[in-house]
Amino acid sequence: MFGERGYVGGTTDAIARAAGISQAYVVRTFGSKESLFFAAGQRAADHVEAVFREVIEGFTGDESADERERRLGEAYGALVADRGVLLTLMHLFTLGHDTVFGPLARESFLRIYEIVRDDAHMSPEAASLFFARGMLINTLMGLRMPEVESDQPYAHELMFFGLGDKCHEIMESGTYALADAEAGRV
Amino acid sequence: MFGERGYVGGTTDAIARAAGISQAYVVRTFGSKESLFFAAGQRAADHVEAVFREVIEGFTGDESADERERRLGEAYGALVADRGVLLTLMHLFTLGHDTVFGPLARESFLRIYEIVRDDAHMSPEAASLFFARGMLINTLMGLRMPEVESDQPYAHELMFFGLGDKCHEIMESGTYALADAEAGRV
DNA sequence: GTCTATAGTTCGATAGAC
DNA sequence: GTCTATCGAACTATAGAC
Repeated sequence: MFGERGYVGGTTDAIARAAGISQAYVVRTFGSKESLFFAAGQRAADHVEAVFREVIEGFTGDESADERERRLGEAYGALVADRGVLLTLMHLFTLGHDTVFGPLARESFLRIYEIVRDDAHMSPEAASLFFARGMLINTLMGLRMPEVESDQPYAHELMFFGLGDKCHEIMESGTYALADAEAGRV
Repeated sequence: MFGERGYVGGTTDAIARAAGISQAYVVRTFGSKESLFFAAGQRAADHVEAVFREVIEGFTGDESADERERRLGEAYGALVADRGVLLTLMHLFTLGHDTVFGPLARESFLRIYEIVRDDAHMSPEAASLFFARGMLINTLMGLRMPEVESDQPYAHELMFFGLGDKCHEIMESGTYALADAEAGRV
């Protein structure tokens, strides 16, 4: 829900309805909406971190730089299937001005960047380009570009260069159904 | 204000205070908050489009592909000085699910992409990479990464590869002061 | 652990004066 | 054109029952 509507727009009522519980219980369980979003942001960043660490642990040490980047990119593409993770992070990354979420947002972003730089041993050029592609993918998800892709040649082109030749497979594996079904306004 | 807080978070009251007018007058002038954000999103996209068109009109026709990309990138870097434009667009791009703002968001994004592809004659690879870098810059703005950049070597690295050797000059030319001063919560 | 009911606040929009 | 005042809806959080 936060991935779809952001922090302010993701009401505890909509979250409760999606979870099939009462609004009061959502607040009571997490203490406040702020704590809930903080936990959701942390969880999303932890998930991306874990996925990257798993890929890196699979390295033998004699992969080329291109091969390391390819494998991390493939893992990121797989994350697209769960829209919520990447879109929640994207919303967190717009909260740099916030005294509570700003520090979490910057720490989360830099923590993952450090893993790519230090553990995956990617060069500054390669790492920044890797993150740039990731942010483009996030943006295309937020735009729901995959849904209109068939009508727009350039939309397809962007998805293709973001996700490679598996873009159709990846896109069709994910869905926004939960957020759509439970939210008032589609 | 919308660039800082997004559509839902940017209240008409905060907008009114920043503009030095009454909340009722904001709503009355634009009809509704929805119309106001729609106009703000259109204006931001129009501005980016106009900046790119101006750069392209300056082409003589015998620039290299790298040179065309360099000049467009420089123009985008200059846009960073006015945080509001790029951050408002970034928030618009998270509203793909919305029946009103979703079409506007996709049209705005693709309109600018078409200009880069067709008028600036950039290849699919170069254009998608150019947009990827742009989305990374937007994200770093949203994170307010420039403000902590001096403490974090990797934050500096990201800014540098996003904006080039002019990153300090560009960053210092912009400010979030307006949104900070007028909004309740900093 | 989970609910209903509701208090208290904030927000967008309207009414009406000047 | 612009304001003050205010209404009704939506939202977070709390109280209290089971």
